[in-house]
Amino acid sequence: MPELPEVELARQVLEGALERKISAVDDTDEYVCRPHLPGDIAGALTGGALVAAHRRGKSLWCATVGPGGDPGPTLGIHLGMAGWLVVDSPDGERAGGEPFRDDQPDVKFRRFALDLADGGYLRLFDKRRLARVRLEPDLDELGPDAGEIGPAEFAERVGRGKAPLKARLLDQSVLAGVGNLLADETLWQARLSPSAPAGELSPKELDTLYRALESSLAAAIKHGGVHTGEMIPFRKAEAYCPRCGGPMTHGTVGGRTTWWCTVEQP
DNA sequence: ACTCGTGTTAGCTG
DNA sequence: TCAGCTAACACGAG
Repeated sequence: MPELPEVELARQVLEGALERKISAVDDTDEYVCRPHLPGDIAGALTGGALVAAHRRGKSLWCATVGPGGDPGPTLGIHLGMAGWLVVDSPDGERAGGEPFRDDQPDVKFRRFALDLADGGYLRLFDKRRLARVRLEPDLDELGPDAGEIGPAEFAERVGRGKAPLKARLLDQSVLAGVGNLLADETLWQARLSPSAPAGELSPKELDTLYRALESSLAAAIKHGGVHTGEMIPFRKAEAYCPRCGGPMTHGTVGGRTTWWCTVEQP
């Protein structure tokens, strides 16, 4: 579910947990916390505090301090396909929650938790269990954030190779933050075929794509997520392009379900 | 009962 | 060596 816009919201949720003493850590989900063993993360964080919340693409990480205020290990969080964060603040307000749902998260989906000394908490929920929590995450392979890259670097990184353009956009080492829905939305906005070889795009097409990405991102951040894209509601059978009325079709591109307009994105 | 999947990655192939 | 592709991951949703 989460792409860059949702993860940015999650980062803001995380900020609510900063500078609050950690009294206990539940790191017992061995799959979510792998390769750490239960107790590893707890031992590293208990008594300390998160002090900064960062994001690049879909990856989150927190700087921490130990009990004495000395620098602690970095805590990495990736929400995977279906994770979400909840932080309970001292004033009783709760931030975060499963996107587009109001019901209380089921405790059986709780995969990681920090108890805070002031009585609050940070919790990670994930139905699919594909979220990841780890100490000292390796961020070296991550490309520049899709929201911060400039047009020249975008063209240089994306406009190369024989892979389908969509696969290039989804490659987090090329560009960090674009997921399946945002990729389809961006390609549709740019009127470009998802399966065109990335390296064969003209400079003009790459510029169009760059501007489509930035505007799609801005719209998604403004509206709280990628589900609000103009084309997204048409990702279903018997759909027609909301712009030209031509038939939408779908298939697999870059290993992911892909929708495109048969008229404008041939 | 059975298939699909909004993200990542190990492992295979040409 | 490496770009590119596929299957696997866990498990809920349809």
